Amino acid sequence: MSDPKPGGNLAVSRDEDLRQAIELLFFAYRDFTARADAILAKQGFGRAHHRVIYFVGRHPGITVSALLDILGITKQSLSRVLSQLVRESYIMQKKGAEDGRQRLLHLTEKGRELERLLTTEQRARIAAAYRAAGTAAVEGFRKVMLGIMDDDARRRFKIPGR
Amino acid sequence: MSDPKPGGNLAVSRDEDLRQAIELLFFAYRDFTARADAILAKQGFGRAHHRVIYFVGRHPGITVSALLDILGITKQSLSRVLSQLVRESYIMQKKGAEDGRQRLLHLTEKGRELERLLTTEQRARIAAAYRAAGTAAVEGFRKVMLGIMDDDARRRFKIPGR
DNA sequence: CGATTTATGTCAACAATACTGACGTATATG
DNA sequence: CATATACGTCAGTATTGTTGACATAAATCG
Repeated sequence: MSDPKPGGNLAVSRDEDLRQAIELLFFAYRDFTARADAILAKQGFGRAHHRVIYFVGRHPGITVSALLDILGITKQSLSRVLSQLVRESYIMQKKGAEDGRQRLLHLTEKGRELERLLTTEQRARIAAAYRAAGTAAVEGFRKVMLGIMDDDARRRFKIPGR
Repeated sequence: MSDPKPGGNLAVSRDEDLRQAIELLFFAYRDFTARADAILAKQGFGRAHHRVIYFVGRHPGITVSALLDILGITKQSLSRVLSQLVRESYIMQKKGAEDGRQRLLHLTEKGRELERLLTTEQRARIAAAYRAAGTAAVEGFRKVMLGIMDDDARRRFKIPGR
């Protein structure tokens, strides 16, 4: 294929690679969330509910403020979703033993069921992608994703001995 | 390292790996979009405007229906954002030469400027992550991301000879 | 102990983005 | 000429996010 600017190939392909990465992120994220969104919509919930259920499931006993940090939203935004999930018995709150101001969050059995329903789908998608790409590719994927996120988020993944 | 279920170690770490992947996607996407979102907010725009500007910039002369396909939203949703961008001269529409019903979309100079402002930021972030991770990791990243998205989206990336 | 800070919740108003459904217009095509 | 397609728009609604203000209970500091 013709190259009008000799020597410009590297810069062009670099720009193309970066644009491609932007699109990889867009399409992968879009499709990754689409199925779970559809399941949630049937239950009258949205993506925000999923995120809360997911992270409470992942970190049982998490405080409200820690959850706010992870989600990166305001407490008013979380409140609407969280109180709905508590009201409908997907999540229960336990008063902190050490600090009585804290409301430690846990999934109920009903919450765990919904969590399973939602993430089984997503885990299967990831598992298939991992399987198809191979171990070395997975390691590369992890490196690049860690590099894309902010330092604060990256620290969450620094598991000692890993 | 106690293992109550002999042979269960693999399954546990597999589950952990899959959960980690979910979170890599969440945090990388969240942080990747955050900066551009902030720039857009100052101009009275949102993420939807960015997506439209990005894909029109990427595919000059794209039709409205092709753009709808890419974005995966309804025409009513696009209409609000697109007509705003046309009204404020970020995008111009040209009647299709072959098919007069089509409104082929192009960025204006003003639109190109905003596109540059937004994606320069994002390209730099990707470039840094790519640099830090290395060539092999980038190839792995691409493989996994392609595996995560739906078949339809994956076809967009099938560039012959690549 | 009293003052202040912290953790959490809640009310109100607002904006962006998405949806469904219905209808209209211009152009292409059978 | 009839129908299908490309696009636009009006109306109504839901979810998710924002600010700002205010309230309560518990911890902590002086």
